[in-house]
Amino acid sequence: MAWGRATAAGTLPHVATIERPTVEIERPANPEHGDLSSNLAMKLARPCRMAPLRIAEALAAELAADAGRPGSIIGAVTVAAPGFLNVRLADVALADVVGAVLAQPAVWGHVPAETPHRVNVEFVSANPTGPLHIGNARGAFVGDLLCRVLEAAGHSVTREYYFNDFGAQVRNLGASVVAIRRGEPLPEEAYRGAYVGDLASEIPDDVWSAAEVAGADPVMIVGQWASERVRAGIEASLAHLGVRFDVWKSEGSLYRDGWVARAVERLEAAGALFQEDGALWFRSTAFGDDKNRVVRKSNGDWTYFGSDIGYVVEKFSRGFDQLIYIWGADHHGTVARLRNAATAMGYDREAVQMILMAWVRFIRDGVEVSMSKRSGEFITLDELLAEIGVDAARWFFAARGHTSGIDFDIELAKKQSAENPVYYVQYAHARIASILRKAAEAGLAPGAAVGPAALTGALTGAPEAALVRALARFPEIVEDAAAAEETHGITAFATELATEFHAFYRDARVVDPAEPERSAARLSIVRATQLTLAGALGLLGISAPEAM
RNA sequence: GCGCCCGUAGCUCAGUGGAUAGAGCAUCUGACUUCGGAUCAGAGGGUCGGGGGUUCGAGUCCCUCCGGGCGCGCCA
Repeated sequence: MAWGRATAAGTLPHVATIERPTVEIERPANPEHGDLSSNLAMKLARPCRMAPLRIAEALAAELAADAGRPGSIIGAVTVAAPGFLNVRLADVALADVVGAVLAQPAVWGHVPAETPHRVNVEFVSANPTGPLHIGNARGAFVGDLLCRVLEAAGHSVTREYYFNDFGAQVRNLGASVVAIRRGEPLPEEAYRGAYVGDLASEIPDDVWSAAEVAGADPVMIVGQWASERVRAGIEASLAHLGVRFDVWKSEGSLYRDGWVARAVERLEAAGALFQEDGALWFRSTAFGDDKNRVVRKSNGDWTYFGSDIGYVVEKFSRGFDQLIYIWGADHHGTVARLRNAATAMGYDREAVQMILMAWVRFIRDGVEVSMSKRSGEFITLDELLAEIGVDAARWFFAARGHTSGIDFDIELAKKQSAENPVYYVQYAHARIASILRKAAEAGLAPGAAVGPAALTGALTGAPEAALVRALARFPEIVEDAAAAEETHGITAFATELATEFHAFYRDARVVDPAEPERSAARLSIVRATQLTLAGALGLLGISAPEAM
């Protein structure tokens, strides 16, 4: 706007549309540079053939005129070398933020999406052949955190768990359980964890008698029972983490319900399939893959890839417009083929997205802990959570990007969980709760009796302004997190806000019966801070305690 | 060999092409007898793996080399 007026007024030369840079506004790292800043003048220097500093001054003059008008959110405008345009927000704008938080706490931090999506997020998806172990932890947390952020950003999200309920692994589990039940030696490929013995002793009578009927397939019957039993255990473990799935999808159902056949039809119609050596192949190289991929083996069995393409069709048939897969780094070889198949079937390639997580190496006493279900040497997720706690574990994974490998030293994590920054944030929340209780005893309360004028007055003091400036960033933090599909921005924000609050607490007496008006204003700000902390913690699935 | 990811403070990690590269932990020095000291104030600690390039500006983009992880089955 200011740019347009400056051009119209002749202070800036006209710039051809094609040369116009996009207007970028960002939040400066250094608070002395104001609340918002723009590099527009530097971008305009070349097309305008003017020194960036002079352009910035022209734009600043126009913005300063705005600042004079009543109700303007612009407080002050300054120019800094080599041509930054810095804007400080007016107190009124900050008071509005506090008012908005207090008026509608439930929606604070929820930002409407420009185009809301129906998103399917599939994660964990460990086969139910044993309890979840700590190697599954990252996927569970990263997936759930992503879902929470997407929901806050206005999208509708379905959490989905995909599991194999037939085939070799289930037979294997069945064979292991049957062997123990019968007191026979374990087969070569058996699962050997203690849970297998537990399963053997828990087989219900009706299942066991069905398995022993002449001509029955005891391994499959017991395997399917055991697999469902294990799956239910996994569901319970995830519930302890605060992760709840909307859909549990069995791989077998994709065949029974014809989804794989439909996928093959689509690929056939697109001319993307061919026969060779008795197998059915997808021509993935036509889409840039380095080799073609088998869909159905020469022995007639479908590959995992076959299941995967059927699943894509099934998911889109439910009306999703975005599919997100949370996979381990070892799956990156399968990304291209699945996206290629989706493209070939006529879906938008960009709507099929994989998030690959780097590996977590678990270390105990300097030695990497093996994670083999076959050998039974693994640490379960339940055991880990019992040691370090859900809040600390959630924070640990939320605060890190998923692209970096992590060495997770179990002893160190136990020791450090006591120093986890999550407690710093929770402490700030609890401390505010305590202040509000004290205020209530003194007959003081936030909000109600305080008009915008009182708030504005309070904000002219430095401690209030700094705190409100900090909490006002929350919606933009959520927006950024959703766009980046990362949550460490939220942990960083929560830590900064807690720091800002502790500084405020040091400098500003909140509960002071001698000054009821100022107390009420400060209580409003403190209450808004508490709601913001609770909102940020809630986004991470972490509790916000009233007392610690 | 080819492909993807990673390399930032002693440690664990942030850092959508912008201003003096940040935070927590660890280390060191301090703090008001009033609202919770799980707090606060301050200090030390960096050739952003090396080298080129792109531009007003590079930890960020491009090339290359070094180091690490992971993949390259009609396995699951």
